[in-house]
Amino acid sequence: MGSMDTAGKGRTPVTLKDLAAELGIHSSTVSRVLHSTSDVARGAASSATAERVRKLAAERGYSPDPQATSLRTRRTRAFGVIVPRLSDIVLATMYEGVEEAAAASNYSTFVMNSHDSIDEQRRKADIMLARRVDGLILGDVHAGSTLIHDLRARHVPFVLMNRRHEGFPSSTCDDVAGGELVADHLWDAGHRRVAVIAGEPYASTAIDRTAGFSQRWSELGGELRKEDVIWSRFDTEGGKDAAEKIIGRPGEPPTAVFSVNDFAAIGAMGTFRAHGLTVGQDIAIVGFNDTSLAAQLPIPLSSVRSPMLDIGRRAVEMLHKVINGEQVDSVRMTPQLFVRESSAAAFYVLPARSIAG
Amino acid sequence: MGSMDTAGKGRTPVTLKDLAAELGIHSSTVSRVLHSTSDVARGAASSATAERVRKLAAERGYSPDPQATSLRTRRTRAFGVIVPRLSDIVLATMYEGVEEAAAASNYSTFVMNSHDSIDEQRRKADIMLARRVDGLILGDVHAGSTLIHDLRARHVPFVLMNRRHEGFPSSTCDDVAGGELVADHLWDAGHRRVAVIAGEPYASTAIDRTAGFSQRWSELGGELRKEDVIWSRFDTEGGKDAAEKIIGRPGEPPTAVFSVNDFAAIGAMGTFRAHGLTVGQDIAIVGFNDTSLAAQLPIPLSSVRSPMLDIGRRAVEMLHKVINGEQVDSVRMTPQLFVRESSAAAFYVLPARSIAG
DNA sequence: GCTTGTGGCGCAATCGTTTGGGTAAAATGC
DNA sequence: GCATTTTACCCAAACGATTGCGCCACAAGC
Repeated sequence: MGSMDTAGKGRTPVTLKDLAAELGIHSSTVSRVLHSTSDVARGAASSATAERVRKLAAERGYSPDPQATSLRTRRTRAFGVIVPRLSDIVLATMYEGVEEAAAASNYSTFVMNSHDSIDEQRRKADIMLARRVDGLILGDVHAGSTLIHDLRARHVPFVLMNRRHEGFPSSTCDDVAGGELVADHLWDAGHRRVAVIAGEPYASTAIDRTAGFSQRWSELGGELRKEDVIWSRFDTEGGKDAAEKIIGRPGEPPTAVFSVNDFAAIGAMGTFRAHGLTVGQDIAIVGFNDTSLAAQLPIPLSSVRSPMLDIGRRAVEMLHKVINGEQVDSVRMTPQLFVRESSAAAFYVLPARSIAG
Repeated sequence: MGSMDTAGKGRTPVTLKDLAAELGIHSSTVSRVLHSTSDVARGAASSATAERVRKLAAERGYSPDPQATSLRTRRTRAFGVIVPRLSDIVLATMYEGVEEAAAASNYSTFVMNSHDSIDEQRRKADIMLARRVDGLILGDVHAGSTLIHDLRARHVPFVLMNRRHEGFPSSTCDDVAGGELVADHLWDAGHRRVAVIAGEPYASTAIDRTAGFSQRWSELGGELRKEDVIWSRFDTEGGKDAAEKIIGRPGEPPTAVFSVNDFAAIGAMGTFRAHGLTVGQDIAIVGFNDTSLAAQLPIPLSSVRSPMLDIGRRAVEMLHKVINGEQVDSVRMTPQLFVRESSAAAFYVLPARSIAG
């Protein structure tokens, strides 16, 4: 906290050699004292010397030059993080978890946006590797990615976050389970005609959530045709477009819609309303991620909460292990459904169940 | 793009010395050829040699070790960026502009969240300076900040972004003008009883938007009492709480509300609706920033658009100048009001104007 | 009294670049 | 043909930290 006051007003930071000169000992001794945990420091210097060193270092506000350290040790204590876009609150939140966990272990992070473009992913990865980061966290892996195979071939330590990929360690939400939660909920509420706003087909999040929903829906006895699944972008615009398609097609409109992303859900809500449908009344809708917005919307949005901060924190933990050469398993965190006004009402009265109102 | 293929499968990157050895020349010559722009390179090597060097460097996928370079040159080609939180879409978007502009000039950026805490701001700044960044971009400066004075005393190059502070260069939206736009709009629509959800009192964005609104409102002949201005958090929760206060107090409720932040506006919309008010009908509301959500909400939200990407880009430009010792002036970018359903209707019919419907 | 240990430290190489100062040879000037 | 400049390089010293090795002094063991 107070380190700024003591860091010295001069522009040139104090070095090991400065400390050594002032103490009349060699810089290597200073290094050993400061660098090693106290048990290793034994043998390097007498406890009296060690004390003097530590005292002066604190006084002068010494902090080792990371560039010099990296040059010597070949490790930068920095991770690279690549996400589709930080303006997507989901990724931004995961990144907060990453930053927090990295900082806790004295690592720094570079983060870059790939805009979900294959070329940019590769370019940004190159930039980060040119910076000699110790490892990468990829939050934007595509289903058919070749990049991750290349990285593995080059022995670059990395883990996946947010989206998973068979054969690579990842920290994600259990998206299949999330989809299942929604299927159960909508089925129980009496819905039988549903549609899915499925997201981008190259993202495992979209694929898994949709698959979980559709599989469980079949198990429950429901029918979900190919044309009931609309692949779309993850933002409000994408949800709007998808909703237009759902409304615009021939036949009875669905009574419920599952959107694999809150923002797409919000876009869809706008469209439905524009078509005279009251969300939560004429049509139910459920989102995913339980963004802080969902509960606060004019019509509160039902949503599946994924533990975004934990996903980020866990990714860092895993990357540390990968760097240490340990075997790591992918982790899928359990989601939780929050039912709100947008899908709370029972809709479609079934003869067998005879739900009133 | 293809650099990854050529970067060599080996784990140890190729160095200047490697190239020099293979070419039978000295590494300093290689450095000069590769490092200097072609005009400076003249004098360092014959054009034939230069050609051979460049060709081999490309073949071997040489990329200079940034740590070694930094150690020698004392510059890291990295900026530190501190924001309240990246999960705030406004700051995340500005950061996208920062990253883009920094990358264009071959700089990298570290970004950290301060959660708008004074202690964390200082701590994060310390971490970044320990990393020896070439400069800082602060997106979270508080009105009475002492940190920025300390930084200046230490001759740390930095600029402000998003929020401004007298006496320091900043890249912001012209928030005063933004507030004025809203005042004009609401006055013209016939509103006379209004309230402001003002945001955090330590943020210049909040202060300026509120001041611009309130000043113009007086000029127009309106009355805005102290209790009509509710200071609050910038998120949906904050907007919700503020709206509760507005509704809950004695006397006639306002017919229009200006929220200095879209998310707070969304929270307020929820509250109003919960109290049986139809936004856009019974009560008008205008937000700020024109987040991508605003236009897509079930009831599209009027909002003042601020050029967030440009603010970020410009901050980088300014920081470059500061580092070069040039004099830089603060820049305030012009905002633009987008009127949508949430405030489109004329409300309060004035005798003098006789607005119908 | 001699070896053997060991605590406490110094020496110097090293990481990969950059850069001021050389120095031969070639080119130019007159 | 000789002095001078230019070309095209090389040398070596940094930058700041880490780390294997070595050395000296003192203590302990026998």
